[in-house]
Amino acid sequence: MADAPVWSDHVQAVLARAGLKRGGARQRVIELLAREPCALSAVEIEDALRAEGKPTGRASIYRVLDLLVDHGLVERVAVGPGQARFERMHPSGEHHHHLVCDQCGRLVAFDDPALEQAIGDLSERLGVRVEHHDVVLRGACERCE
Amino acid sequence: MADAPVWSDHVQAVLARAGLKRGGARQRVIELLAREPCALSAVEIEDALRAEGKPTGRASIYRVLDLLVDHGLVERVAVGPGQARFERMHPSGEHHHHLVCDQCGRLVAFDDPALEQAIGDLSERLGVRVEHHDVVLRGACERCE
DNA sequence: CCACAAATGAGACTGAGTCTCGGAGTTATT
DNA sequence: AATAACTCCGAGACTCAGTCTCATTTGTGG
Ligand SMILES: [Zn+2]
Ligand SMILES: [Zn+2]
Ligand SMILES: [Zn+2]
Ligand SMILES: [Zn+2]
Repeated sequence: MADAPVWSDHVQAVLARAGLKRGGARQRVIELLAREPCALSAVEIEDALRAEGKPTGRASIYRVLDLLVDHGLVERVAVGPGQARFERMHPSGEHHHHLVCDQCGRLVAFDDPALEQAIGDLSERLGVRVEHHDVVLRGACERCE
Repeated sequence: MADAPVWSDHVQAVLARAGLKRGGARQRVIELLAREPCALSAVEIEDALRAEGKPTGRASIYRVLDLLVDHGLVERVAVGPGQARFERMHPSGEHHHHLVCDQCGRLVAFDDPALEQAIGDLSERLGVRVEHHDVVLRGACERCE
């Protein structure tokens, strides 16, 4: 996970540039996400922080996540109904998508240039400005097949 | 909307083949979805049915939607966090995806062969079985741009 | 028509996410 | 270091889509 510190620094830089003060809750959520390569739910974040002896208010967690999403630092992944997930987003635009296994619920990350290409082309074809795209596949993962 | 009756008939056929009895609530939900070309939320369905003088229990609506999704007759569209949407699904596999306008919230439907192709190829490349794919774009629609 | 299973609906319940507001933490200025 | 002006934080009440239960109704095969 050699890139985690880079992301962390980038986050600090963006937030500082935005004129925001620092704070404990925000710091804790950022550190946790920096450590985690794939999507966490808000509840998992709350539990993880409590488990490592850093209990953090739910309102703060959602506030921080919203802030990070607004600044393009974190992506909100709608992996299914009922619970949003969050994962760090690289400034380079580098990202991946997910397959959710219907059997075991496991998340499998993947990326695919052809898919990105097709989505990129759509913007023009539809005459709209596409800011963001969510792609979630459902099926059976390697292990469950 | 020349194809709406066809979908309706297909639904009836599939459910009859599955040995299910008919019932008022199910009939009402199917008729409403047959009339509607794009994604409705469960709450919108509940309200629409009440508005046309056919109030229907919430539990029944969710039951019917689950049943239709299980039989591949309706697609659950996760257009955002907090509220699932449902739209009819054609037996031919013909379908579309959506762009959600960040400004006005409007849904824009589109389809794209290159996108479908890319997703189809993924199945093999990843070594998984892909049953279903959700693609949601976010941005500004033609009207809001 | 009858018996029985399937379908329905009122309303209690769950749980992710939001909101509020008083108090704690941060920073610029002196 | 003290002050002041701000931002950030968190406990817990609240909202609301979605689930569950169970008594009642309805559809259907015989
Ligand atoms: Zn991921
Ligand atoms: Zn992508
Ligand atoms: Zn649609
Ligand atoms: Zn598709």
